[in-house]
Amino acid sequence: MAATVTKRRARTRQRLLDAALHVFADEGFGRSTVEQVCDRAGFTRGAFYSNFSSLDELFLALWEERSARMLDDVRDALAGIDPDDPEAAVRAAIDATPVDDAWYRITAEFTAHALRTPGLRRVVAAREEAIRDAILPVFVTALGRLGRQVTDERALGDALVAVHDGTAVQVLLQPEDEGARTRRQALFMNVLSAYSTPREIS
Amino acid sequence: MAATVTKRRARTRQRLLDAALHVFADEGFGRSTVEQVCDRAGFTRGAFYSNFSSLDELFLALWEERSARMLDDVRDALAGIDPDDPEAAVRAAIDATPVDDAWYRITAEFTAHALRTPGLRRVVAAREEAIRDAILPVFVTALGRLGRQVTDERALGDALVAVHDGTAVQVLLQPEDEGARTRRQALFMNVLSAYSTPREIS
DNA sequence: CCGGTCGGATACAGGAACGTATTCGATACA
DNA sequence: TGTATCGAATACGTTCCTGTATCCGACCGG
Repeated sequence: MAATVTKRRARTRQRLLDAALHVFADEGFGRSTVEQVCDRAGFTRGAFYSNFSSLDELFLALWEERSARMLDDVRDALAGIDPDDPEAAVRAAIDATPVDDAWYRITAEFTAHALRTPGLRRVVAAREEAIRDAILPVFVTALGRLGRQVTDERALGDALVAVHDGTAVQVLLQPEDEGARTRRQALFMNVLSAYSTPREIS
Repeated sequence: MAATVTKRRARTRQRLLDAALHVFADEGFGRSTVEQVCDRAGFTRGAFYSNFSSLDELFLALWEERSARMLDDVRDALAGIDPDDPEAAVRAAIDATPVDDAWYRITAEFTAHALRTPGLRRVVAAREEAIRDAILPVFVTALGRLGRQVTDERALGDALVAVHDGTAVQVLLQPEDEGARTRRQALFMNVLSAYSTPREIS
């Protein structure tokens, strides 16, 4: 049964990925070594090279897996939102994309890495679009329930993502300053209202 | 004359910093080595260790120097703005902080690095505040000339920085898409109007 | 119960980068 | 011009990491 064999492979592969997440977060991707990842995962380098051909490959695999999972989480969180309470819905949607320190570090480095690797740039861009498209409809319908019409969906989507990314850094840089989070919330609200208009009753 | 001696030191120090900028941009800070920097600068490792004690130290020095210079450039650009044409002033102010590929990569990595190094976190946060404080008055006065009053300056400052950072990534990720730049501009405008109100004539 | 295959462990050699201790040349000053 | 000093070059030993080639055990099908 080939599936069982694959199952074993998949498990060590997964453990390597999980270990890498922490190593990259702690040391930075650039400063991480194959050995560190293996030590943390409880494997030898032999196992590593039997699963990946290089750290770069693992890095890509890790980023794709985690960002896809995060996208799913966001989708789930958004799906569970009560659209009859639009105010709360918006608030919940904003909270759905948490500001995670370790993950931010990894994506920041990966984005930088992608910007100097043409092939990867498109991968990142595509995932960013996917996130935008997943988030957008929730806000559009929530705003709709509030009697507001989104004027330019694409623009709103980009704006939300940009605001999320930009404010995340600020929040992380000043963990003691609770005001940063508040201003973040406010900025989201302002953008939402700036990109929508009260719908005239037909 | 001690100054002459210092002058020599300063020159090689500067050449090392310049070389490091390119190496870091090309390879990423994490993947860069002392040797690469020295090769590019035309020095040996001996010269390096006579000027810096580690790559980390150079990285910090480089970032401080360049970000301070960038801050000065922004100040200069803003100083040359004609406040009698507020619309153009705002536009010019937005353009004053250019979206530079190589520099973005370096700051992204440095920020990530700073987030895992407590001492550096404050340094980055402080510089970010300085940038905010330098930019803010220009927008406030420009809005003033347009008859608008800024409601919460701190919030506006943070929002502008966040929008700048967040949209910069998008612009860099999609260099072919001219729309990204346009939406960036629009988002700035929207934020400016969201954080200010028409001033009633007293 | 037995051979075959798959996957992780082991072992090896090579190379890359580090940091230091020392040398050598150039520059400043008397 | 001679000399002291400063700064970059050289040379060294060491550590760490890489990647591959091989081995061994476990699980599979028959």
